[in-house]
This record gives sequence, structure tokens and C-alpha cells, in this order.
Amino acid sequence: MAASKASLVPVRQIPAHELVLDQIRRSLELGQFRPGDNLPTERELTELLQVSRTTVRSALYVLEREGLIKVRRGRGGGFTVQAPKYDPSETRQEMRKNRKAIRDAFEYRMAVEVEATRLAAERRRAGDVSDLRKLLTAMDHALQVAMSDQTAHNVVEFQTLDNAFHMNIAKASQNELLLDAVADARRKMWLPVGAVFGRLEANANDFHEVIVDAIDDRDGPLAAAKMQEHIEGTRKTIESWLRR
Amino acid sequence: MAASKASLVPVRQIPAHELVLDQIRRSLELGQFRPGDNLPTERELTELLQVSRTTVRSALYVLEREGLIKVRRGRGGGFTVQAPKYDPSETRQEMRKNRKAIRDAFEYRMAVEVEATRLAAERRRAGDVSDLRKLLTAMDHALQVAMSDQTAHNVVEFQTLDNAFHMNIAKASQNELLLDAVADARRKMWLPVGAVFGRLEANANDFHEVIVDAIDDRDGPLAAAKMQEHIEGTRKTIESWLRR
Amino acid sequence: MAASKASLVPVRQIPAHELVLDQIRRSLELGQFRPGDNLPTERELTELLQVSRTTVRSALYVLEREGLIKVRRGRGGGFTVQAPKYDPSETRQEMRKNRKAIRDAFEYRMAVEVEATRLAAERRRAGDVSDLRKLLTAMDHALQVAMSDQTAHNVVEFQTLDNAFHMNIAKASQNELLLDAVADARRKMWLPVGAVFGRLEANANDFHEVIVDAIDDRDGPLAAAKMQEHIEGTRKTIESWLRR
Amino acid sequence: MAASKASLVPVRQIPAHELVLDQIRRSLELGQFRPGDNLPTERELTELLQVSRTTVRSALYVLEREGLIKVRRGRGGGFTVQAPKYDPSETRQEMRKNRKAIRDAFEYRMAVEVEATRLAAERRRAGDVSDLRKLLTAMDHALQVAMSDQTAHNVVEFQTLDNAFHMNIAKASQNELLLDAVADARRKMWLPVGAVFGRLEANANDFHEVIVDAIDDRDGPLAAAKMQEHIEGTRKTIESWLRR
DNA sequence: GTGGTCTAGACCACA
DNA sequence: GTGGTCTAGACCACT
Repeated sequence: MAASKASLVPVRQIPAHELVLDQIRRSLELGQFRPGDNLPTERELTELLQVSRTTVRSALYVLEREGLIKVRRGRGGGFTVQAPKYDPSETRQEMRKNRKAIRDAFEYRMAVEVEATRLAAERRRAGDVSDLRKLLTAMDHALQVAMSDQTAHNVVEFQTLDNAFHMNIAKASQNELLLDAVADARRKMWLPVGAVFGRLEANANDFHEVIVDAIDDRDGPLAAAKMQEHIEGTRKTIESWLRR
Repeated sequence: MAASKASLVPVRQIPAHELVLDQIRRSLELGQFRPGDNLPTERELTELLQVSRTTVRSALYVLEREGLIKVRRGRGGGFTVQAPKYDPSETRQEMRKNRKAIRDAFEYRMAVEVEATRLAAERRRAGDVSDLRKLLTAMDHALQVAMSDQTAHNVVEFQTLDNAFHMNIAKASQNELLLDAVADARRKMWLPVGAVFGRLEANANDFHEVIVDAIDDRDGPLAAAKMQEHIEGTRKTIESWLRR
Repeated sequence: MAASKASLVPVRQIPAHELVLDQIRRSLELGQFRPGDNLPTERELTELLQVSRTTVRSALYVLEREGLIKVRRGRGGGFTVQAPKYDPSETRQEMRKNRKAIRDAFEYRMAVEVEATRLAAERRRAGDVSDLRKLLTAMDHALQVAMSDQTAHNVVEFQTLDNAFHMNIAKASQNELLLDAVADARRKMWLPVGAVFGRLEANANDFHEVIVDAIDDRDGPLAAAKMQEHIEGTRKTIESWLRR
Repeated sequence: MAASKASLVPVRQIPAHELVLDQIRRSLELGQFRPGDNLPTERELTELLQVSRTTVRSALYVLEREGLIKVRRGRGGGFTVQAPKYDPSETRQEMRKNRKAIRDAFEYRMAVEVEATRLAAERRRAGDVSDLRKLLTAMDHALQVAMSDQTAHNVVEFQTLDNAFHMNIAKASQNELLLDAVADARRKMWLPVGAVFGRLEANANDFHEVIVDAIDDRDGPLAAAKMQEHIEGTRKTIESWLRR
């Protein structure tokens, strides 16, 4: 019958310092830290990555040997990001792995968010719509601020609201399982995409508004279609950015 | 455009025995080993997964405690796959209380399985289709046996194959996240539906065949549409059975 | 303070076939099987010792090489006990270990059974005494039978009654903890003593009767003293037997 | 005088990790490691017990799950002995319900500890007495501290020493079975008595000293008599405290 | 020839 | 220099 044990493939256990290395390297590749910027301090990285300082250090040491960062000692010192000297062979390969992860995450989102949106339109209650409209207003404001001044804080602010928006739609579907799945899909999306997303969604709110209107009108098919377009658009924006 | 460290998330080092556990569990979900079959021996798994016997054992131990496999010692012994226990104490009355759970589970299945089917049609490889056809044949046979003699064993046999069929479609989508979601959705479905399902799907195989044909033809929309009809049909069958 | 980690001594794990070997060897040394007798069959030993036949065989093989038993093949065959050629060096050492175990077990019995007997005398109810008297009568009869015909069955019969007698006294103390302790002590006694005990307690019933009388009179100190004498007597009988 | 196979009992092969567990647990009961102390490191235990680190670890894991020890990682880490948790929710009202349990436990203690003390006096070695004297000194000090400042910590400190004192007497009896029984009796006593005991034994040390002197003089009857008085006294103290 | 247990030694993350 | 995890290989008991 079907497949044999062929699907059992060798397991590879990844040391923590390699995972740390990957994360920081990706951050640099995604341009989250620009040449001349300082990385977070070792102690901050310890906190963010939930590993010990030795582990962080061993990753930073590799990056330094690769020339991606440079140590400056003493007061006001730290790890400074260097201008990248492209090594296309390795980085591209890394990126391709990343791209598969992005593709998978978006397909997953597509499956669960579109269906959740359709059901939300069918079952929404009055409170759901007014909650969504409040979020629309807040996002409008956050987006304008973030566009003129893309500091970390403003970007995170927008991301938080965007997340709340999508989760509220899923909640309006009144299906716990889909709500969980949407939350899961969004978490999975953040892993490969990182902080890129959010800076670029200048037109996100146009879609958001149309979707809320369709939900308000209880027009399931329209709401679903627009959500589909929205997710597809986001995906394209990100992929084009990665092709740069 | 200052940096955001938001994309640095805590690192989680996954122990090898957990990775092994995931792989074997997935194999079981894909129906690659059927109830009564033996798993590969510990020493074979060591070879296949490239980990030590200790690591393999710690995973098998968990599966045994979960009741998915059972150990038999001595020459000719090994780990035998157990028939999944759908709680038989669950009666029709209890199912009625679970109507919301059933609705949620089917909506979840609809979202993820339909999308997975579309992608499977687009991306399927030759081996995927032949695996599915083998399962079709096996189910045909199992269904006829089960129809004439609805003993627990025969019903479970069909359920196992049915599960393997749907999981193999999800696998053909080449999207790990959707594959996980489909597995999750099917598990969630079994909880409220219990041992009832399977006895009723007399015409299941008609849909199954059309779906495989569409996947074979790489016709995504058709495959998706037929899967949607199939799931909808199953749901209606169950709900009408509940109303009796 | 007190002792250091000095009390942690090397652990030695004993293979099952050695444990089996020890048990059979002790049986032979204790004279439970006399020269010319057959040992129980391999299958019986498997049952008695709860180990596989291979394990039993490996022990029997050693005993054969030591000349303690001899194989006779074919129908009516089996393992025949040989006349012992004393090897004092080893056997004595084995015996000494055994003797310490016997001493410990009797001291333990002494502690808990004497105290239990005192409390039984103080707290006994009518039913307790009549139960004990019934057991006295039964033991009287069993002892006479066993004395004239010491087959295994008769000996076991007496042992069972004797055990019930002592346990009933412990029960009359109305202290669950002591009852458990008495049961434990008696189990511990059987391990090294084996079937020796019981064949020799010709005068056991004299003490038994005095003890019941004291309990009947609610004379705690007397009951305790007589139980102490009884246990001490049994111990001396066994030890003198071992010194032969 | 035919053979009885009754003395052949099922063989039980004791896994090495269980033997290790027993040894360490016994060490803790003997107070050889006090709350706050570190156990020897895994590698030291490997050396002491002559087993592999894996085996040691499996025993430590059990003790950790039982809450008897706690792990601290990193340099200077190790397994720290925890203060035993005498359930503090147990109040005087609950104790009153447990009066039968208290009576039983003290009778059990009386049986085994008195006998163990007599044997200890007969068989003690030089080291035993000096260990006991060291414990006396430590208890003297702990009692004075605890009397002036009855914080939980000080009380536990005294209890731990008291326990070690009684266990060391049992150990000096050179009877493993009695040692186990004493450990058992003391555990059983703690269940109903809970955290109360220890605050009240102002004069405990007077008895303790007399007992050690008698053991030193090899005066079995005196040692036993004094231990009996001591246990009786403790019991009365607790019962009067309950009547208040 | 299977699973059950143990060993000796290694590398890692941690503090 | 600690505990946490894994490896490679061995012997054993069972069937």
C-alpha cells in the first residue's frame, strides 16, 4: 500500500548557537539593521532570544569573522553592522529556503483566513462590526504616523493593530477551531517574514475597509474574495521586496 | 527607518527525540503503517533517522504511552500499530450535544482540506497519484467488506484508509503547514464524531475517485470543488443521522 | 555532621539467571530435594520462578557442571539431584550471608509481633479469640498429619494455618500499621528460611495455646512474653538445624 | 519427607537505577545530606556507585519529581536537598480527626524503634556513637535557635536533625529490615502529625543524651527503656496539645 | 532476532 | 565545572 517507511528521513538537531546565528543573520539580510547601526547589546539579545550570553557571543563571534559586524570596545562600544559584501551563493540559498517558508505560511493563511472571513460575514453580530471599525480608525492613524517616521515603535504599533484586526474577523466567525488556526497561521507567517512586513503595506487599509463593509452587509462571498485579494497582495509585495 | 528588534524571537532548541516523535507520529497519520502492522524495528529506525537507539526509544515510549503503538517482546516482537480508539462510550445523545463542535470541525476541515486539494492538484508528482490510486483500490475492497459485515475491525480498517487518503492529498500539496493543519482538523473531527462515522459513507469512494482524477489532470479548481462537495456531503450525512 | 557520602556503596545488578541459580542451589542445600529425587521440570520451574525457559536452563546447566544435578534424557527423564560433595569454602560463605538474613528477619518479627501481641491482648474482641481457637484446633490436626507423613502438601497446609494464626493476632491489635509490618516481616522471613520451617515446629502449638489464653485473659505482658519466647524458640530451632 | 517446591519464589531482577534510587533515598533519610546541601555531583555519584551517569540520572530524576531534591544548572549548580514538605494546610482540627492514625503510628514506632535501639546498644561501633554525639551537639544548637525564633526554617532544621538521630540509631542496629521499618514508621508518623511536631520537644534532647550514653555503654535494656520513655513522652505531648 | 537496560564517553548550554 | 542530551555499542531476557 501507499508509501513505505521511505518518508522517515534523517533527523538533524540544530545547536542553539546556530539558531541564534541564523536569526541575527536574517535580520541583517532583511535590512533591519543598517550599516553603521549598533546591534542590540549582548544582554538585550540574551533577553530577546532567551538563551545565555555565551550562546549569543558564540554567534556574534562568527558574524564578526564573516565581516558582517565589527566590535567596538569600551564605553559606547558594541557590535556595529558593516556594509554587506554580497556573497550571492550562500545568501540566495538561504533566501530560497526562506521563500518556501513564506509561501507555505501564506497558503495556510489563505486557507483559514478566507474561510473565516466568509463565516464572519454570515454570522457577525453588531458588536463585531463596531469593533472592527474602531480598529480601522486606529490603524489609519498609526499608518500615517509610521509612514512619516518609521521608527521601530511606530511600526510595531501598526503591526499590533493589524494583527488585532485579522484576529477579530476570525473571532466573528464564531468558530473556535478556525480562530486558533488563524492565530497559528499568523504566528507561522511572522517567523520568516520578520519585521519587513508592516513597513510596506501602504494600501493595506483600503482592503481592510472594503472587507469590513462586506462583513457589515453580510456578504460572505465578497468578504472572502476581498480577503483573498488582500492576502495575495501582501504576499506579492513581500516577494517583490525579497527579489530586490 | 531605524531598526526594530521585534523580529528576533526566542530560540527553541528542539531535542532530537521530539523530532523523531514528530516524524513517526506523522507516518502513522499518513497511514503508512496500518493497525496491526509492525513499525520498523528500533535498529532500523536508528538507521533511517540517523539517531541513536536511545533517542528512538524515547520517542517510541511516548507513542506507547499514548496508546498509538504496542510493544511485543522476544523474537518476532516489535512495535505494533494500534487501531485508534474512538471513544465508544460516546453515544448519539452525546453527539447531539456536540453539534457545535461538529459544525466547527467541518468548517475547519473545509478551509484547510479544500485549499490543500487545490495545491495538491497543481503540484502533485507521479508518485502521489499512484499512492492515491492504491489507496482507492484498498478502500474499495474495505468498503465492500465493511458493508456486508460491519464489525468494528472492518469499520476501523476503512477509517484508517480514508484518513490515509485525505492525509496523502494534503501531503501532495507540498505545504507542511497545511499538512499539519489537515491532520489537526481531522483529529478535531474525530473527537465529537467518534465511532459513528465510516459506517455511513457508502458513496464516499465515488467522490474519492473523481478527486484523484482531477488531481491527476492537475485541475486544481475541479479537485477543490469536488473535495468541497465531498466534505459537505459527509457533513450532511452525519447531521441527518443525528436528526433521526 | 554525621556520616559523609561514605555510605553510598557500589551497586551490583544481579542477572536473572544468577538469581535463579541461587534459589535452586539454596533449595538443594536446604535439603528440599534429596539425592535421587527429580527437580521440578523446566516448565514447572519457569512457572514457579516467573522467568523464561532459557533462563532456567542456563542455571540448570551451571548446576550440572558443578555436579549437583544430573540430566537424564528421554521419556521419564529430568534433572536428578546428586549426592552433595561438600565444598565447604563456598557453601559456608553463602550460608553466612543467609544467616544474617535470617537473624535480621527474626529481629524484625520480634519487634513487631511482640508489640502487636501485647496490643491484641489489650484490645481483643470476643470474635478474635474464637477465631484463634478455631485455628488452634485446625493446626493441631494438621500437625499430627504432617508429623506422620511429611509430604509437601501437609507441610504447606500447616504453614498456611500458622501464618493465619500470627496474622490474626496482629489483626486483633487493631493497628493497621502493625498489621502491615507483621505481614512484611513474615514475608521477609520466608525468603531465607524457605521450606525448612514448619517441618520442625513440633512444639509450636504449645506456645500457640498459651498465647491465646493470655490474650483471652487480656494479659498483655504475658502474651507478649510468650510470643517472644515462641519466636526465639523458632529461631533457635532453625539456626541449630543450619549448623548441622 | 518429599520435596516441597514451595520455597521457590518468583525471581525479580532489580534494575540498577532502582538500587541507586534506594541508596540515595536512604542517604537522605539518614540525614546525611541536609536541606540546602548539595548532593554529590552526577559524576561523583557515578564514581561512588559504580554505575553509568545515565543510571544515576534516572534515579535523580525520580527524586526530583518527588520533590526531595531540586536541580540548579550551570557552574556551581547541582542537586540541592529540599526541606521535606509537611503539608501545612493540616490544622489542629484535622489532626483531631487523625487521632487513630497518630496512635497507630506511635505504636508502630514504639515496636520498631525500641527494638532497634536495644540492638544498636549491643552492636554499635565507635563511629556510630561519635556520629550520634555530633548530631546531639547540632540539635542542641538548633533547638536553642528554634526556641528563641520559631520560624519555619529553624523548626525544619531541628526536625531534620531529629530524624537523622533516630535513623542513625536504627542504622547502628545493623539490621536492614529494622532500618527500613523505622524509616517507614517515621514517614507514617509525619503524615498525621504534620508540621506541628518539633516545636514542642523542648526536653527532647535530655532523653537523646541519655539514650546515646546507654548505647555508648552497650547497655541494651537501658537504651531501650529510655527510647520507650522518649517516644511515650513525645506522644503524650502531642496528644495533650491536641486536647487544648 | 526482538525489545530492555546499561555503559563510557562526548558535546552542549548554562552560570 | 555543572546538569542536559545524545551516541555507539554491549549484554541480557524473552519468544
